[in-house]
Amino acid sequence: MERATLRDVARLAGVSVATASKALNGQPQVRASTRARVLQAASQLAFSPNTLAQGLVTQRTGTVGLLTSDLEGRFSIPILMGAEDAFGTDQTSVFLCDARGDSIREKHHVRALLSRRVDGLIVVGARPDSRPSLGHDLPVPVIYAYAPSDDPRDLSLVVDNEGGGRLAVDHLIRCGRRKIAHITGDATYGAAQDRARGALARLTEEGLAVAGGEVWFGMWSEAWGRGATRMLLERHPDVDAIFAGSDEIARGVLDVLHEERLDVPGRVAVVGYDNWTILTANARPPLTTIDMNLEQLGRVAAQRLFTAIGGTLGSGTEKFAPKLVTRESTAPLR
Amino acid sequence: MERATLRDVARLAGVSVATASKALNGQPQVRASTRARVLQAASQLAFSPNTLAQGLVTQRTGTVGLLTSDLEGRFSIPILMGAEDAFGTDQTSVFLCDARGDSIREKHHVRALLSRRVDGLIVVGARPDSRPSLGHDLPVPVIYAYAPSDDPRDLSLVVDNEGGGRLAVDHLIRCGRRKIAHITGDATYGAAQDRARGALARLTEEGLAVAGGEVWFGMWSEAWGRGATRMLLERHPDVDAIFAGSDEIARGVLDVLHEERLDVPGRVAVVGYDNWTILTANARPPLTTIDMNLEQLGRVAAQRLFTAIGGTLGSGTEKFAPKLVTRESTAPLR
DNA sequence: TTGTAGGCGTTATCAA
DNA sequence: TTGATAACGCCTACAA
Repeated sequence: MERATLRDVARLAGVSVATASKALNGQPQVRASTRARVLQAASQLAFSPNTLAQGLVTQRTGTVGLLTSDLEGRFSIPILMGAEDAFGTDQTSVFLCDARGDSIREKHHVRALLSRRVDGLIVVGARPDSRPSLGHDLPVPVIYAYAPSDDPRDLSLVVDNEGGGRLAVDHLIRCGRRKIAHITGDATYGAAQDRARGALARLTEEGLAVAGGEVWFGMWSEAWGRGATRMLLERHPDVDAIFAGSDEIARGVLDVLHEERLDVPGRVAVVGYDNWTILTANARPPLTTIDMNLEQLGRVAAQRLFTAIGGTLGSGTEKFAPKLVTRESTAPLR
Repeated sequence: MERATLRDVARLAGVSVATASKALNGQPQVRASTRARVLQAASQLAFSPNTLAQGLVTQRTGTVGLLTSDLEGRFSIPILMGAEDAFGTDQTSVFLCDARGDSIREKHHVRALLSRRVDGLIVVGARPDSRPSLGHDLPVPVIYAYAPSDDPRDLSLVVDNEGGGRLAVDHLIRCGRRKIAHITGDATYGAAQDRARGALARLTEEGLAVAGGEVWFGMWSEAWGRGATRMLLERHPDVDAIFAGSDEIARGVLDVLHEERLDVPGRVAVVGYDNWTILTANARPPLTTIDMNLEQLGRVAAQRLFTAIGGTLGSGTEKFAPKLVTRESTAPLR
């Protein structure tokens, strides 16, 4: 199928390309009847403007690059979705690139994206710790999401992990729990530390100490969740709530509680983290968890980028509040 | 940062834009020393060609649209990754669009993509049953991946589900199992039917009937895996292998076998489907499963598209073989 | 081996 | 209210 150009439309409508252009772009200085003729011609020819040509002259492409390192992971996708619907489907298209943790590949992608004249860049890190900045000599605004840039002059949007930890514990306290343990992942993750800090802070406010004597750091796996829970129950059989640092860990926790015939939530309440549906919805019982609200992150990133494309971007790190999603693994103590 | 154009490079190198263009594009009719000067100038100015302008004149953008309906799902991502690395990072960029199962939104995205003059389209369906064709009046080649088009004139690349069912059962037979049951998902899914057909065919070849008397269709959930397994064990306690229609179902199966203290794989072997790492790697024991090889699908889709962009695409449906990934949930019977 | 000039499909600035 | 016309940045005959 040959594509119609504006010239074809103009010719068919019996006007000049200039007029055709104005008519199609809703410019006011066009007689209504002329506009109608042009629109009619355009639809008859199934005209679809060549955005390359538009971009060439307007210096705006209406495209954005999304650079991720975690495509198979669960974090990029919600951010991508949020960004996608903030941009609006016929406004902006998203180039998706996965650097797969390789900085060479990342450089390549950045080059390619700039070469395609994207209007802006969203960089999604693989883990919620800071990552290298792309630098400041780029001709387009850049926003870092999930993982902040290590350069404070950049604008980064991140999840408030401390707030998440606090939120989880707060919910357990409201459920009347007093012996709350925290089993979480790799201690080298800033996110693990932050969540733990938030959890402990909320406990302290309540005059409580963490059950189990300390935060149990380990790995982001079900196996660690199981192992830690067994040890915990052995030493502190009276624990009445467990806050897990991830949904995977929480699944391990639930497994052991189930094996030990400890009723959830009657005897022990459990809260996870991430709201990864495949894990939370299938859990026994379905898992209360912290949702990082990543779609929101993506939406805001898109908005910021959009408003920044003309002018300039802010800088610093903005934190966004996660939210609690309650399911059946928590309930008030009777 | 202002961007350098070819004109700037030419001026700095003391040549005309034509010569600069030839030098940068590796055309032979350029003196080596001139080329060197141009390259030097280009790198000094951090010149990066404007692909919009290139596309305008060459009628090739080096971009491809990936239209999915299943972004949060697990199937688009591997296909996307496969496509991405088949294209090569500096050759082609991918526009990602999620129609979210809405055909209106899909139309919008197609329009937008065509307007951006993508060189081709890959359409990834949400479930492995046939989906509506985008039609034949599109100016670029279209390939359907995972879910075939309902129009046989289109080219579709799909997974051989019957082969997958056969593969799973074959593996169990090789492990010496004779009482093999099949618990699977929603019977309205073609994929469920196909996998079951393959499984039954292989059993029949071996002179075996399916354990449990029939294929147990139900839902794609852990809960169904658990429920079905309980019923199965009640009626047929001597089953020595279970082929689950998905990894989620398999997780449910494993849970019940664990509760019943039936050793896996000593007493009962279990095979899943999908190779969804978060589920298989964390399973007790880690789950043998069928991997649909979706990256391959994506790679091939990309290659076909690439070769088709000049000429024409084939048609019909090509099936691709899944592969068995063995972990600890299966082993030869002692 | 290098340069001149036309054109890719739009938008935008002036005149008419 | 409409229409020439000059960009936008690049490629590619064709001419020198």
